[in-house]
Amino acid sequence: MESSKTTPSDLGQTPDASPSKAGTQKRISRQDWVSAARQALIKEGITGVSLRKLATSLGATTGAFYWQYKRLEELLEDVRQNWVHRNTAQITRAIEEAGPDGWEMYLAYTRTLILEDGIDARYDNAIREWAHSSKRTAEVLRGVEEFRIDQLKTMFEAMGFEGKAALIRARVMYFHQTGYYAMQIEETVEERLENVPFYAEVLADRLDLLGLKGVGEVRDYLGKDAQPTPKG
Amino acid sequence: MESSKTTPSDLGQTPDASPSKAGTQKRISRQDWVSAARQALIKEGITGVSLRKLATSLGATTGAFYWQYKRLEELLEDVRQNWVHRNTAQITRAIEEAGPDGWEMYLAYTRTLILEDGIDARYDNAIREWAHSSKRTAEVLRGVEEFRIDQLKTMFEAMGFEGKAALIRARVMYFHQTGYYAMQIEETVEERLENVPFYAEVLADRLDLLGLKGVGEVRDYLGKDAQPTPKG
DNA sequence: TTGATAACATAACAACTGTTATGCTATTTG
DNA sequence: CAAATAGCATAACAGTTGTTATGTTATCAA
Repeated sequence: MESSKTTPSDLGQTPDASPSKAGTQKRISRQDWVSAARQALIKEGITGVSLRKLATSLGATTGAFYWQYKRLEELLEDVRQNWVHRNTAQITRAIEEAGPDGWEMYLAYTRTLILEDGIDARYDNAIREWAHSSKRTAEVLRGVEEFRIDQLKTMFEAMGFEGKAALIRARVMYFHQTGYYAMQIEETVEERLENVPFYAEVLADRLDLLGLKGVGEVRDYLGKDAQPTPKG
Repeated sequence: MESSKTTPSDLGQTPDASPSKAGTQKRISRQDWVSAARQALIKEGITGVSLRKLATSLGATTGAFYWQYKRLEELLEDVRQNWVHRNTAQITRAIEEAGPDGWEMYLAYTRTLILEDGIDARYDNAIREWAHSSKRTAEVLRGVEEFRIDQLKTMFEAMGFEGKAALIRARVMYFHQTGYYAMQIEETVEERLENVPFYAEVLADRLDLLGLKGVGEVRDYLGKDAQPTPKG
């Protein structure tokens, strides 16, 4: 019976400009609500995502919300899909572009994580936390995590590890990453780069990087171009 | 100015019997509230811990609660301390009893995790989730996690790993454990035992267990007595 | 300018929350 | 047996939540 089908398909893109000649942008788009909800979710958890708080942060009221959405659940689903796109697209592309070599895939994965913020750790955490009280969120999360682990398993298989050995290493690598996020460890990029050789030894059984001296060499080894990725 | 200091010191012990000759136990103790809150926290997260729900699960009302506690926060603090005791005491004792040998400590740790439920994974998860919206819980959690990682670091140092190498392996091991919990993986004890040799290779660089054949040999290798620890 | 509609704001409803005040009842005490 | 108190239940208050109904303003076509 749902007549006007909403179109939450383009949540990753930039919003189209409003048809008006504009000036002071007063219109509140769905992307605005998604963005506000995402920030609230990351900062305070799912309990911090309330309509009045979101509305206040956008300088509006709850009435404005129900002009864009039929229910709160619709916004929450948009947030889930926004997370899926934001925290999987970039790292997936990096791995695919690395080619068939497993070690190159490992380096691309590491580079994307440390140097390019391929995964927003706080976003991941908030989703995982939310999944505890939301069946739908748990469903979406599980799908993404199975995809990620399978991705890593393929990578380790490309490095020569077979069967269960590849799966275990994929798990150790991904679970470690999850736990690292969960503990909200605050390290600088330099500190993380310093640890890269040690992780390579444990996770991939590669001793190559232990000979590197200084953060600079590690950074050069990781990035082909090694440009520090401007924020824009 | 807090006058009547509460005594949440004996949350791990069994509650003293009421002075009455008893029969149908109608009295609701603080342990009853803690137990109910713990179950609700694990099942539904912190949002599921509401006074009326807890009261209903105990066959009582909110009035009964305020006879035992002055504020809800007092109960929540009891829950936090209950978690600290329940999820650190047993595994700490196991490591200490293993003696100075690092490999023995590793085996004791693994045995306690897999065969003796030394850490309630769901409880750990719920606390970590709760920590996102509660400063006090985050404080307690951080203290326990630093203690745990330091524990593992000491273990790896006892195995011969030095400095940063020991710390990285401690992190990988603990973060993996955290991620394993966070993903709510459901494996049987047998499946987990099968994986023990592979984990030992990755985490501790020990190839000994790869030669073991069957779950039985793994179980024997882990447990000195290897009795399946009755539930009571 | 006039009218229509888009884009909100305002207010209220019902359900929930922690907390408090008060009423009831079973058990103990004198 | 009577009185006192422990151990609750009941009800209400003030605050929050998602949602809806209705009122108001801005935008734009004719």
